[in-house]
This record gives sequence, C-alpha cells and structure tokens, in this order.
Amino acid sequence: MDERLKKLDKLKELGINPYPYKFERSHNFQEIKAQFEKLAQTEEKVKTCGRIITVRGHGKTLFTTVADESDRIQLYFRKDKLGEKFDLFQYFDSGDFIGVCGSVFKTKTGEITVLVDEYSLLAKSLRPLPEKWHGLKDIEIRYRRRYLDLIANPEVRDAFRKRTRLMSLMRTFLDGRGFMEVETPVLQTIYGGAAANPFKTYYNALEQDMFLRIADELYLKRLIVGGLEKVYEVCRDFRNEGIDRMHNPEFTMLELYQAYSDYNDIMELVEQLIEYLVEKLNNAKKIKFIDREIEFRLPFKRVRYTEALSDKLGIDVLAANESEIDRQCEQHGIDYKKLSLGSKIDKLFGELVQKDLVDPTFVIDYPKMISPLAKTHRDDERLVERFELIIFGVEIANAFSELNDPMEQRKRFEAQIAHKEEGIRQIDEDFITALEHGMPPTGGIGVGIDRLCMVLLNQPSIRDVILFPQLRPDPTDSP
RNA sequence: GGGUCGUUAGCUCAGUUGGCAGAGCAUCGGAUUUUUAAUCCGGUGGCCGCAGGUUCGAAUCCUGCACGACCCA
Repeated sequence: MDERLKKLDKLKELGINPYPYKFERSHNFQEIKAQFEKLAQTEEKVKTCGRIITVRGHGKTLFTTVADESDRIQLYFRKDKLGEKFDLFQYFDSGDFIGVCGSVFKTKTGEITVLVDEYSLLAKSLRPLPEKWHGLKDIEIRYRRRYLDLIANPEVRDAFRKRTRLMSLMRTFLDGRGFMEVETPVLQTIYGGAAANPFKTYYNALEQDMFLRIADELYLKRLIVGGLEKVYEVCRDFRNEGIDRMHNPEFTMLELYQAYSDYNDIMELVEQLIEYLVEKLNNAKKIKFIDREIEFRLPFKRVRYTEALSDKLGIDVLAANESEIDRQCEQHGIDYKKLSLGSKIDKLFGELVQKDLVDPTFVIDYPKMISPLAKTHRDDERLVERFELIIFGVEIANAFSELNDPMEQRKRFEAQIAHKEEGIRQIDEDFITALEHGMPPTGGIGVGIDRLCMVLLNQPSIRDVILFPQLRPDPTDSP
C-alpha cells in the first residue's frame, strides 16, 4: 500500500488527477469482440475502459488484461507509438481503472487486442487485488467483502446476474397475467402472517414499539378486500432467528393473492411460473442441485400430508391422541417437550416425509391446528386447504385457500395465542374488521425467493444467493 | 445452545517428535518490442486469530475467548 501511495503522489506531482470525473466510452469489451471484423477493417478508433487485472511488461512494450462488466480484453502499449507517455504506465497498478483510445487488432496468437494510442487513469487503487490464479477462496472475506468476491470470482457475478434475471422473469410472468405489484409496510405495530419472532424497534415520534414485518399476508389480503383482485409483492421479510444454510434473518419472499380462486388454482399457477423460470433460466427441464438431479416435470407430484405421515408412522395421525404422538417423537429422536401438538406432528412430518422429497412436490391438505390462516378443507373438517411446495426436502412455497370467514379467523388466532412460544401475541383487529367487510374467495401463496434461487442456480448455501448475508460484526473492524 | 473442523505474508497454502517462520502469486529493483498464470536475475514483506498456561524452549501441547464453516437441537 505504501508503494501505491507513492505512485499516487507522483501522479499528482505530474498534474494528473488520479480520480477524474468521467470517461466517454464508445464500446465495452463485449462489443469490441462482437464487432471485431468491422472495427479492424475500418481501423475505427475505440474508446473503452475497465479495471487492470494483470500486466505483462516487455521493456519497450507491455500487455495488460483489463476487465469490465461485460468481458475482459487485452491492451497493447508500445513505446514507439506512445513516446514519453509510455513511461507513465509505471505508476499504474493492477486494480486501477484505466481508459484508453486505440485501434483493434489480433495478435499472432489470435487474441483480440486494443493497440493503445492514448490512455488515462480513471481511478487509482490503493490496495492489491486478490491473487489472480487461485482467486479469493476465504469464505469469510467473500461474504464480508463481496466486492472482492465479485472481482475475483466471475461465477459469483453470474449467479447474481441470474438472480436478477429470475426476479425480472417472475415479474414479467405475473404482470402478463394481470397481477398488480404493490408495496406494503415494513414497519408494523402488530406483526402477523407467519409463526416467527420479529425484530423489534422503537418509533420515537409515536413513542411506540414497532416491528419489522415477518410476512405481508395480512396487508395483501386487505387489498383483496379493497377490490384489487390480483396482487403481489416482492417483499423483504425479517425473522429473528438463527442463521444457517437455509436461513438468513432478512430474506425475500414473493407473496401473491388471487381473488375468486382456491389453492388448486394457485398450484397450477405456481407450477407454470416455476416451469417458465426453469426453462428461461436453465433452458432445461432437469437441473443439477448439489449431488442430485431435480426434474421439473408437470404436473408436480402431490402428496397428502396426513396420509403420508400416517403411512410412515403406522397410525392414523388425526385420530391419535397426544400421548401417542409423544411416543412417536420419542421413537424418532425429536425433542417434543415444549412443543404444541401441531408442532410435534409437523416435526415428525419434516423428519419422516419431507426430507426425502427431492423432485418438486406439492404436499397438500395440512392439519388445521398448524394453519391458522387457511380455509377448512371442503371434504374434511380436521384439515385445511393448504399446500407447500417442497424441492430437495426444503420448503420453497406455502399456499392456501385463504380463510375469509372473520368469526372463524378470530377463533384460530385465539387458539394460536394460547401457545405463546410459537406465534403471534396480539390479534390484528383491523385485519378481522377488513374480513368482516367481506373478502372474496381467494387463493394465496408465499414463495421463498432466496431458496428458489438456491435450487435454480445450484447454490448450496443461502449466503451464495444473497449479496450481503448477515454475519457477526468482524471483531477486527472496531478501532 | 451442543458437537466437529478451521484461523500462518496482501492472496492461495506448507510447516515433521515442541528446536532459527516457509513456498507460489502479488509487491519492489534490474533485463526483455507479440505476451496470455509471460519469462529470467535480485530484494522487501509475519501480533503464526486473541488471552492465559505447561516447558530451558510453543505456530506446534493444554485452557478460555473471538470469528467462520459443516452437522445436530
């Protein structure tokens, strides 16, 4: 770093601003390569710019490889062409941004190269680049200083580009079907819509505790009450829980509600959405994820929640009393002591059934006791019309025929509050009031976008699809 | 919260039984007018994660802590 500071001073002495304001670019590197034949024939000058990655000096000439967002390209400097200006390059380093004007040619090894007529410094870099050959592997630095990861590891940049493309495809798909994208509050006085602990904050002007949202559900349904028939939100939600391969405390969800529909309609919609995304992103029906192939063939498999679990346990889960369920938990090594009956059953399901669902599968018809926002099943009082989409054993989406009976909704909330550890603490009265005004039959879904990205982009950790994943503060950062 | 593993130069990594702190790349100086991880010659660079302990002597053994990864709850 000292050496670079010396070079910086030297440049300033020579009257060169090491941090100029802009550069007028005529072609990026990809364009130069794509239009090579024409550019070489007409001897047209290109103005182009990027970050210096490697330098190969040969005394009176030098080659350098420069990267921009689109590609990398080689620049060729000759003393006989540049004269005194050639020597200025000794104050340039890898990592610096450079702008050049020159003509395009191919070297004798066939590499498209810009022969430099003029060049200028666009920004000085004071710290060395990560190593060019081995790249940046230290996973902690990669997550903490993602900019270095993006410079050193092109496949990381590709993954995030693909994530952005996925979001854009998703919006195109939904907008094309008449959905309206909306925005609802992140700061809420009453949180709800999921079973999770919130982050708490304080609003000075209102002198009141507030919560960061854990889900959008209750707000989007209010919009359905208001007469908007197809709405969605790409929402950042916050859940106050641990971090692991599948969880980041802030994460992105797609929530979507469609009036006059039930969960069957939503199943079809999400199947089509995912088929569309897989086809556009991966150009295939099968994709590799970690060590498995996942096949996205329509229709996705359906598995009935209680039937599948009853089969595995050899008992009728819905008829079983709590002590029988306890015994099953005991047998399968599940610590059930503090859980409600519903959570015990759900743990068993996760362990015995869900874990083995690799190809996309709709698990349907959940027990009512673990689904406070879903409508009672039309054929079975004990169940609700709910499905989760499972891929590779992981929950990707959760959907219902939405409960729109306000009296029933109040009862379900009350039952949930009885179990303090696992859910809401206060009934959202305004939401109940909204339902009392009448909500049409509605199907809704929440899709975990980060997890969907993991699967579709073949990234084994959620941190690989979030640019700045949550980490503990670096203890060496404090003064 | 529990278990396992990791932390050594800017980066990627070696480091034997406890006995002078190492390599490649980067960086600096020199040579080099078509290189591709350029090459050749010569240098600089260390809080061995932090704090204690054992020992004549600790990167190495022990204890605690921090951060991270994976697994489990």
